[in-house]
Amino acid sequence: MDGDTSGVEGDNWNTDDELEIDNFSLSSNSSLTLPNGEAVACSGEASSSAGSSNSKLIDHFIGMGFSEKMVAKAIQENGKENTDSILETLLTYSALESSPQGQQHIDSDHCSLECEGSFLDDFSDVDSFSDNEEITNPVSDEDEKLLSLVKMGYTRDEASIAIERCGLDSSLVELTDFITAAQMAKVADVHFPLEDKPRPNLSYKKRKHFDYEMWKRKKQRGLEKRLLHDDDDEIVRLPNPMIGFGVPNEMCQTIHRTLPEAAIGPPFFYYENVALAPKGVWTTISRFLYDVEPEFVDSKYFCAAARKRGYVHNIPIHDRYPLVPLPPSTIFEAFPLTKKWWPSWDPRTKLNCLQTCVGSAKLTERIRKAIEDYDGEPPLHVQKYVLDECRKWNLVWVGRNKVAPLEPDEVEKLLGFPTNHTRGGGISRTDRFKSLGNSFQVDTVAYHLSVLKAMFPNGINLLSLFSGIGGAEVALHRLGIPLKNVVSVEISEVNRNIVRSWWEQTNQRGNLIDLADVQQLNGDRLEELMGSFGGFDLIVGGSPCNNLAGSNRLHRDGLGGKESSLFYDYFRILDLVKCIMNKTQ
DNA sequence: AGAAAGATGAACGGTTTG
DNA sequence: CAAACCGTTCATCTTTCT
Repeated sequence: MDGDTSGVEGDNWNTDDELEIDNFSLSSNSSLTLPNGEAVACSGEASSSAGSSNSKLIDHFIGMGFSEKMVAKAIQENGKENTDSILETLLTYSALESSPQGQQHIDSDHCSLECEGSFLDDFSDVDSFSDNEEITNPVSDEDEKLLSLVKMGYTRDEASIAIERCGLDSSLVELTDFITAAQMAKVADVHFPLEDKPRPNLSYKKRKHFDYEMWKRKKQRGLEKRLLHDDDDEIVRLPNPMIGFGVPNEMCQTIHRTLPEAAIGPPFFYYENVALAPKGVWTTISRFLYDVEPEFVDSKYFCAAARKRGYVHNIPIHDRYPLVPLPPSTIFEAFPLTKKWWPSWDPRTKLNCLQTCVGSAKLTERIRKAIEDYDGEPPLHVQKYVLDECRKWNLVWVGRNKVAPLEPDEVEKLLGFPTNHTRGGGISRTDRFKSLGNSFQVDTVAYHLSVLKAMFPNGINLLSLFSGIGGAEVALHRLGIPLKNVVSVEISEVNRNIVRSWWEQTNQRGNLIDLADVQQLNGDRLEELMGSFGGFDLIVGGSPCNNLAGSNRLHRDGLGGKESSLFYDYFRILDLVKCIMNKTQ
């Protein structure tokens, strides 16, 4: 993993690499220009030409390193709404452009030909774009190199590590070589961390690596699977019933699965997000996470509330066992007092997904008014109104004609947390609902993690990203798996306090390190942390679902969304840890 | 008292799936 | 067609600070 470029991928990589490095060094004194000749200084603010509501979108993709013309074409073909398919289209364009033989392949086996030929004539400006790409205003020698690398799309961390390792007087070619080698040599199937939109500097060159990889996979999959017909590539299908590889007391269990080579640990990883994400999201997530097939599970098979989630992990799936005591499995078991008031025409036995907001008092009052005139048996249209509202807001019956939202401690119970886990410490009721609504269902996660107990009798070192209120930590603790060193990264101070408080109250023997921002967690810091206790055994994370969740009416923007794009940081960090751990072995 | 910060409530569709 | 969905934003009320 030193300066050697010999990639495991074979000729394509070498050729591509050299080509790019050559391009770069040749062009390293010009300035970055767009096809229209406009010079671009640093980040994001490219192209102000479009002027419409599209311009922000266009800027977004230009910031990712695509040419303006390509972006315009992709938007035209996909419509400006579907950013995911725009991205896919752009990736396809770039993949085609990056490999000479790509065109033929796509021609021969790509099913959707509607755009073929319409974009092949765009490559000239792509070339001019990438050829002219460069850096302006270097400062000191080290800064200059750092800046150059960052502009090429590498992270600051990657850049500084490379400078540190190769020495200050190494050439840019050597430095890029080092970084690419570090990332490629390890596993054939690993592609570059795609920094996505929060970092608008991702260069076209670097993107080409990534795209080519993406295209290759796509092609492979396409050959295997789809002889059917249509457009969208392998869309991940949700299982029905949603029991993943198996849940307790259910007949059909998957006994065995074969993980892709690149996915096999160490470390173990466990990623979570909402199952009902926009189309294509889980395909992307799975592709990034080493092509591991997601496990979709509804927590209604574990507790009295639904929670449809997808989990991508490389943890063995045999010999799982549930947490004891088993949580109540119906509303009546969970809240016996409701039985007395539950009308016969409300057929619910399970609650719907526990979300971040709860029904208001005014709503429960409207419902009371709507049914109090009828003696226990309202007309059907009133029943429907009440039931719809009850299902939407997860209301339960707490008195005659009286419904109410759950209390925070009741939500804690349903989700498998200790009572009052989120209470106190200056945390408001609203914030409790919010934190709980964003959390894991502990019994579900614990079931998946249970097989680790036998494998780590002395405990584990855990990296917990987007920890929230510590669902993973609580699950492991309840499984009786000792927590040796826990690095917990969570942006919300309130949540960090909750985890810290839980940590102290449960008399943990281990060491809890909490950090605020995943984006600040770089290679240096990771090496430092891992060096002190010898690497992580497990990396857990449920990245923000804000832009994926169905309840979001305003910004359901997919994985490219403001918060949900932090998924790429999960991948980045996971990949870094894998890299570091392979290196030190 | 008045400003500032915090908490609460209500209105706000659309995508995806069976 | 029904049913479900780890949500956002703004107005208003409440509490705290000066």
